[in-house]
Amino acid sequence: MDFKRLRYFQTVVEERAISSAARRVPLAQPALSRQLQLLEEEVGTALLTRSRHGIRPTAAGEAFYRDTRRLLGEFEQAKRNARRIADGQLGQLRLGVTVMHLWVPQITGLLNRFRERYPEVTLKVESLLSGPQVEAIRREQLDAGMLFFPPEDDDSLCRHCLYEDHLVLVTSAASRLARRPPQRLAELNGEDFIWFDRSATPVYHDKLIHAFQRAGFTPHVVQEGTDNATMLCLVAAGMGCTILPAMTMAGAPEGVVSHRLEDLDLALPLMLVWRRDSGLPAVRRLIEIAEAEALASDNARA
Amino acid sequence: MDFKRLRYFQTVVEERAISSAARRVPLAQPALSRQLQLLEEEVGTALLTRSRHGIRPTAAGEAFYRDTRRLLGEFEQAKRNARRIADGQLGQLRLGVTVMHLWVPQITGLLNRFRERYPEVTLKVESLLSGPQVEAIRREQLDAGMLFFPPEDDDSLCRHCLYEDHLVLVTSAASRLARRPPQRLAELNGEDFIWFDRSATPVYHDKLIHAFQRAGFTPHVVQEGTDNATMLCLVAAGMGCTILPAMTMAGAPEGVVSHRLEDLDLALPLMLVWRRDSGLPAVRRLIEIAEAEALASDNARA
DNA sequence: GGCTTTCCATCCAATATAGGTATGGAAAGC
DNA sequence: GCTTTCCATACCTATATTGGATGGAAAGCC
Repeated sequence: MDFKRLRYFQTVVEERAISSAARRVPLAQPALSRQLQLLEEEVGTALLTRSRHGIRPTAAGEAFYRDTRRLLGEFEQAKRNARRIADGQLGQLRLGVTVMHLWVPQITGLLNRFRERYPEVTLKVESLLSGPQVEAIRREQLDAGMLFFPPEDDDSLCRHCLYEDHLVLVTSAASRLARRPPQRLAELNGEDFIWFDRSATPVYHDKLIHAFQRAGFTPHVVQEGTDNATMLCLVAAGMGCTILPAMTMAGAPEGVVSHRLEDLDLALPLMLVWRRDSGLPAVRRLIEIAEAEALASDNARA
Repeated sequence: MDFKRLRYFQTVVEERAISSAARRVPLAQPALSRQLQLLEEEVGTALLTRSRHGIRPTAAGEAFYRDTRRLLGEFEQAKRNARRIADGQLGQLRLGVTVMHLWVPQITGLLNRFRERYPEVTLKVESLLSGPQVEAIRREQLDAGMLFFPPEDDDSLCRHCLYEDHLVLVTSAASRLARRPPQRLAELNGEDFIWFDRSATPVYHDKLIHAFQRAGFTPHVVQEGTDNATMLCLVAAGMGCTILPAMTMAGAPEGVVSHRLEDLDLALPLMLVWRRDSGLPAVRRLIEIAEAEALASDNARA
């Protein structure tokens, strides 16, 4: 059964005649006549009453006309939707983001820009740490994730750097360290540190510890915090200092300041990661916007 | 675009492989491969990602799969519905009935039986006099009508006799006529008659007047009633006697009686009338039930 | 009443489309 | 390294669609 037959039938019903419908289709009249017979045979009942004056649909034919008209429209819609999904204009994007980055204006701005630009792509943001994001992407529970330090040996994953971040020393504004900012890590030997649990983000944790060890000491941890917001509050309360990605400072409370250290040069690229075989065009669209944003901020800086 | 292509595509998505889908369809693998290419070309975007391990739908393909699965189901439904309409199992039947007959148990029984037997045929009953019913049928505002004396010269209309009715004299139970029931029309000369307006049902009116004229007199009309129910009430009130179809007595109030007259032999067939070219099977179904009812009542009588 | 026109249906030939066979390449399992 | 299992391409055949010619039946028009 070809869709053509349904269109032929519809034209005949609209024209109330086979011969004039044949001119409109266009098709030779006997061919159209034959196609209508085949259609009726396939449906299993008469749909048209033939007469000298022309054609009238039977009651069954009228209902079938309405139904197939609607169906053909919906089919066209289905094709259009498929194309729009393939173009990244429609569908959904399940995106992992760390809680920390949901506080960062660059990131929220990016997401908002995406929502504005592609309103018909349902953006489902889930906040997860880097490791669980990678897992969720592999299990196809996420389409993409914004995270630090994706596994480098896995070429089933694609990566794209969204922002180059770096680490900063965070202290209370009222502290001794704030009054005389240190230049190098070694100057922090003996300071009280707010730290975080290794289990959640082992790669990041280990790289950071390694940086301290190169400076010749291990930080003296007086307090652990589960997330960046908590750690900032603890710093503000004067419990000690900490090391955080610079971006995090965007959402910092009053009373904390950050300082760049010469030898704390751990590159901290925020990566967008997705499955190579997902081929989800909406991911591509997100990158496009991120690049446009980066460009815009570069311009603003220049 | 053939519906087959959509089924091929669906099978491939379900089997997650072209070759195993080809076995299921069944089709040779290259043919199926080709059909998928043609489908993607027609839709205008890739729907499947090919790999050595098999086939996975793209995001567009998944959406297209869902859409076309639904559409194919609905198409089958449309075909089924067309067949059921053609079989008189589904659809609607706009039926004209005179007000008078809506009081008659045989008629309401017939309609109820029809509703029970064909619950998916929406029965739209409209109460109209005989003449307006014929007009409405011609204008295709009614599919069929139950009426007296359809035009006999119009072969665009089909007729079927539902019930053979006859006329009876109706009097008050307390009246002189009821105590000594007349046998012939002539005996009614000089009686007070309740009558009805000619304009609504001229054919019936004229036939009735004609019957009186053959009996040698014109009825002495003391009161006019617009419908049978009113006329029965006027008779019950003792204002006079009247002539009505016997069926009407089914809904008569207390205090009226009917009498058969020898020479009031005007045949009064209640006809089901419909357009010859409507070919609505539901009409046929209604006749079937009417005939079954008539048979049943014949049996009951015997 | 005959002639023309306008319907739709049937028959047959041409052609477009779908499907089968043969084959190739690439990856994975033994 | 061989076999198996994928999918794609090339080519050919069978089937189905289409066009052309023709016919019949009814309606409009001299």
